[in-house]
Amino acid sequence: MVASQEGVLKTSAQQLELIKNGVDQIVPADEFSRKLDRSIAQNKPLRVKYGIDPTGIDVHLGHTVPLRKLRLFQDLGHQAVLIIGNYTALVGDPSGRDQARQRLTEEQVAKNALDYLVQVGKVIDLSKTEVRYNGEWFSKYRFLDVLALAGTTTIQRMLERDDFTKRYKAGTPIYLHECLYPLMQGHDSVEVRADVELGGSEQLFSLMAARDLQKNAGQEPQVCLTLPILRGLDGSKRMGKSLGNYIGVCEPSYDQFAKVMSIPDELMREWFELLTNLSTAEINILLDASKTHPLEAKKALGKNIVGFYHGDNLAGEAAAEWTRRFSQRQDPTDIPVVVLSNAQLAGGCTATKLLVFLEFAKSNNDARRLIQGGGVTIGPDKIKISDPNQVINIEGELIVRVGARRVVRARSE
RNA sequence: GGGUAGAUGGCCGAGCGGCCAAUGGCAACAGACUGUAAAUCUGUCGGACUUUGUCCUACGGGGGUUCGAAUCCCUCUCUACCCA
Repeated sequence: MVASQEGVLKTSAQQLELIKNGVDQIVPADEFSRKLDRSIAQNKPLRVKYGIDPTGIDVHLGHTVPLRKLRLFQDLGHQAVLIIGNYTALVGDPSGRDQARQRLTEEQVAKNALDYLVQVGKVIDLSKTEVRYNGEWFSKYRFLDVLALAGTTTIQRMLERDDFTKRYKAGTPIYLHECLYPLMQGHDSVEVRADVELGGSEQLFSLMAARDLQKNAGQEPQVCLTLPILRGLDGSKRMGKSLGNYIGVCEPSYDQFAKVMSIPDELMREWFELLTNLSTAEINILLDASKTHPLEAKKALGKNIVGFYHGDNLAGEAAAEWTRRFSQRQDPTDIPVVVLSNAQLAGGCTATKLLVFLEFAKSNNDARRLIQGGGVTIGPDKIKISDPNQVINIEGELIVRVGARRVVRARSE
């Protein structure tokens, strides 16, 4: 992404145009326009809040959808406020869940928070970001404060939300502390005097909860801006760590590129819209099969995404490497080396054992299946191994391949 | 507190005394095709070995009945639903 230094000079209408791109909802929309107008007229940046709970350590492209929007606000001259929910993480966000989230310990949360910042910094400009931990205020809370916070809403209000309704009907537990979650998140907005809060579309309820709390505190309520949930590599479920269908922002360029290339074609438009800065017109050309071959479109998508995290040079290299490997079916330039001990090679190493030693197979049976399935080749000439008991001679070094993506150089000790 | 139904391989879900390492679906892996996409087709999908076979470990935990149990009995743990 190219940082736009002249951002503050843009008119309100221009800013709105850019901000609206790819968002799910802006609630209430007219309030947002007014806030934006006033911000520009008075040259007073909007305070744009985005909160994350440090519950895991992998920031992936799904998280970057709101983060990129936050970055846009920064580029337009607004003030980003990043809330690290080190206290809310202790509660667990019930949003979009049909089960209670497991709670974390304070130590885990503290460690995760630092990991998060490193990763988040790949998308937003941390030097211009106000980073706040909500433990800053919640750790000082007394029980009476908690009661006051809890007293701002009702069970009926809580049950309005879809996820709780579902759980209520299904008889799965809804814990009281989960009901406090949206209130805590809302109170964060009071503490930082947020003008706008960003979140995923399933967050709308929690984002809206802040408005009442802000009004109670005599503040102007924030505007809630939600963003679509990004679907993962499988093209159906939301991108998430537990589903293993994600691309991490810290992953190596080649891995990121290869993963992008593996997504279903139908997912391309969504990813272009949510993960790149290309205009709708540009995207339409790329996705029109009569103008652009889908493979090329996907490569463009991959280069754009990888380029954002690793720079255009590395993105180009990743693309070239991918083409070499998969279109031209050549071995990768960097083949990992696995050194086999003399003990492992003693008395002649069968093909089966070799695959197990190289961790290509988890058991001898597994290795035999791979060989019998015809997926194992060795050496520069890609000789197919068909006999599981064949003794493989490793003189110095031998390239061993399983399937299209696993390659290793086996080396003797 | 009372009642009922359940707990099977990564997941879902059959089996209800021997022919069960356990039907089927999903996922996964390998092969063909190809744009490493999708779709389709084929094969594999607990472990070990001297592999058209033999042995071991598995159907929530423990115990029992039986020549023989995932299947029957007892018990423990857990889950769901219903009544109070």
